[in-house]
Amino acid sequence: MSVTHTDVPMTLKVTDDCPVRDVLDRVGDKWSVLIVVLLGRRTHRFGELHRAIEGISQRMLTLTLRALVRDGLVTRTAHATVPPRVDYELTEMGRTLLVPLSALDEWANAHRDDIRAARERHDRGTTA
Amino acid sequence: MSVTHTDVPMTLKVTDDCPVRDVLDRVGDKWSVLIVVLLGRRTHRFGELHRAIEGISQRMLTLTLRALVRDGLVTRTAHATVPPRVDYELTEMGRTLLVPLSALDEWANAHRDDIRAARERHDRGTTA
DNA sequence: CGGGATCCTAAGCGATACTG
DNA sequence: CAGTATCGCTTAGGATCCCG
Repeated sequence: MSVTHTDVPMTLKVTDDCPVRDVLDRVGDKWSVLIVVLLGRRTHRFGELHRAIEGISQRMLTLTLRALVRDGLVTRTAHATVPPRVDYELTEMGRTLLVPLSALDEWANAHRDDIRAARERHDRGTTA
Repeated sequence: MSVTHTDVPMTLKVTDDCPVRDVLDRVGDKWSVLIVVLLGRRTHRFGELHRAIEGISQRMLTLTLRALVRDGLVTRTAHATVPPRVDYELTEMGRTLLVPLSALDEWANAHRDDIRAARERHDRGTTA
């Protein structure tokens, strides 16, 4: 595959208030993507996410979910049962985010080895 | 526009070593995307990037470029002239990254207002 | 069960000064 | 011009304990 300058949309703004950076500021943190992807599969309870993600602290799960809810990407539904039960679900907008994320995922899968190789090549070159 | 679960590729891995997170770890920092996009337009000298980006410190420009070079996304060409001149250019792999980044950019442009609206709605709801 | 509140550390990043 | 080196701040985020 080859990508030339003209293949790439030149609509990307950069200097002043760059939209791409906006998304990354929102979703570029350590856990948001993971949560969005999991919720893309199905609705999850708090504890389910907590167990599914492996490594996330309760605190960060709460904070990240709260931010996602705030931005309208996720809905929070608290059931007044005992013990309490809270369901998190992607909104319509949240689901549309899965599309560009998949593109990124595809790229990652395609080039993961190349990056690793480049990295090792580089590290050998500088250490030697 | 509507996105259902079945519209979205379920190939996204999550729990153990998620490729999407790899990319975001690499390019989710404050400046990488900006640099990649700028280099997507044309080769830039160090100082050109420094002026073009507005707000980046010399230190972070150096560090970010070095990381991009290490991962094989950018090439560094130092000309042995005086004063010195160093050119940075996207590699072939670096250019392919512009494609998923554009997808993300498109999404950002499409939903930027929605997010802002959701955020304000939410903030009013919690403050009130 | 689903959080909140608090404390603490490590990383990210900017500012500044110096160099080949 | 294109960096390097050092410092210091600010933030992200983990750990722990508490609570309805």
